[in-house]
Amino acid sequence: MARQAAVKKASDLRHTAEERRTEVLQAAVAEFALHGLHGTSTEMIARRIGISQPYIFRLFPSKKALFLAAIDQCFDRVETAFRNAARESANPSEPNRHATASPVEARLHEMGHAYLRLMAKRELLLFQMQAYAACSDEDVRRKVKLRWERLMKVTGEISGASGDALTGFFARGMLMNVLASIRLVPEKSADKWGHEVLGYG
Amino acid sequence: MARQAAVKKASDLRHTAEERRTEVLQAAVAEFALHGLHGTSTEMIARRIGISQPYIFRLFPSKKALFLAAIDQCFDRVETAFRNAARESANPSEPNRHATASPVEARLHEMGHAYLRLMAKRELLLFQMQAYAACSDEDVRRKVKLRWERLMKVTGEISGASGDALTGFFARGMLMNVLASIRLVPEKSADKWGHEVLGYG
DNA sequence: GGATTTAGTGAGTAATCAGTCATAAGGAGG
DNA sequence: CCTCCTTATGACTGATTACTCACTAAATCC
Repeated sequence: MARQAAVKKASDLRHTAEERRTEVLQAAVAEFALHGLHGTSTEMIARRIGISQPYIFRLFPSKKALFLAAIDQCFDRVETAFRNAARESANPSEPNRHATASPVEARLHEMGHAYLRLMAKRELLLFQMQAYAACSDEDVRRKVKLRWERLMKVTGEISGASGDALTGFFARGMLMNVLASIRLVPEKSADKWGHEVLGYG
Repeated sequence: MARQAAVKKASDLRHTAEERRTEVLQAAVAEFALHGLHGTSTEMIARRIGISQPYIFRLFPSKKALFLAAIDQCFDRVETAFRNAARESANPSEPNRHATASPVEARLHEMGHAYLRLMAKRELLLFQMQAYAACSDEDVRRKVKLRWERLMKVTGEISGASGDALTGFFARGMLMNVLASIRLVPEKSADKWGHEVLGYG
């Protein structure tokens, strides 16, 4: 029998392990966000990107290690968004937009908007809640605590806010998380609603 | 062989189904709080109160039904605590304590304290987070949403607060939940800390 | 004391899970 | 062509899961 011509399908393409790791991490955030650490099987994550379930364990030593990596990625994205927002606020395209507010308030304002935009995707939002819920696991708790401390420190530094202003900023963010998780939102005015909860009403 | 004298052990006592249901519900809150809906097995719940695992399914139709019942119990306790706090505030033992604050502020203050006392047990606190995390399940989400709406309505009514004051009240409560979940708390001054986050510093 | 109801369990089942391992197969270099 | 490294999978395993069912035994009623 003549050798079958090798048809090149996109799904046949092999990727580098590093590319796959990134894909897996992304899929993991999405699945963990929906079903949590214990409710998500490695099979679900694998299926989402079309690889076999055992290959997950080639790329990550355990399911929990994958979850921990997802936590890091989640906080990284928030931190980056905050930094960018603060930078933008320092160099405003509409210079008079916050003419009446202090620069600290302007930066917090901009960061709040950035957080809203980030959480609008809903994936990070839900994963965040899963991370908090999984904190009975000591490894998870340690990591989340570490990243929170770091996020508060960084946020204080780049915004210049402190004390009550900073606490209030995070408090409103957390309320928004919870209300968005349960979709306790006036659907038709989701945008406006977010701004209100964050105190930009 | 002579009939063995029946030794009456405490563990031999039979309870009514209603008593058992209450016990199971309590145990369920405790276990779900630690490991979540998917991370908790009915075996764990049964062991905690010394009954067989199948008997759980005599008393509740499914694990999820038990989880939903636990959500109701959790919100009931918060609501009751708030009502009692408002009542106490209306009839203060130290009449001059809040002389400078408006009655609305005084009631919110008292309710904040009540929430702190309730969450100090940590069980309800953690279960709350598990309930939010489980909200990808539509039945769970519906119930949590319903109870939140009701809690906000009731809180507004009995405190007299509205708008920003009410939002701020819940926002600080949620921040406290998250920070307490991850134990991002100055251990030696846990009391003072809670008051600070709630804005009673 | 016999009959009926109610509390409670032991033994199982089919499904699912995280993780292992031997091995295939693509691609690069010779 | 062959060799070697890396990507990737199929087949498996032992443990755990929610839930069922046939059954026992304690209380209650007549």
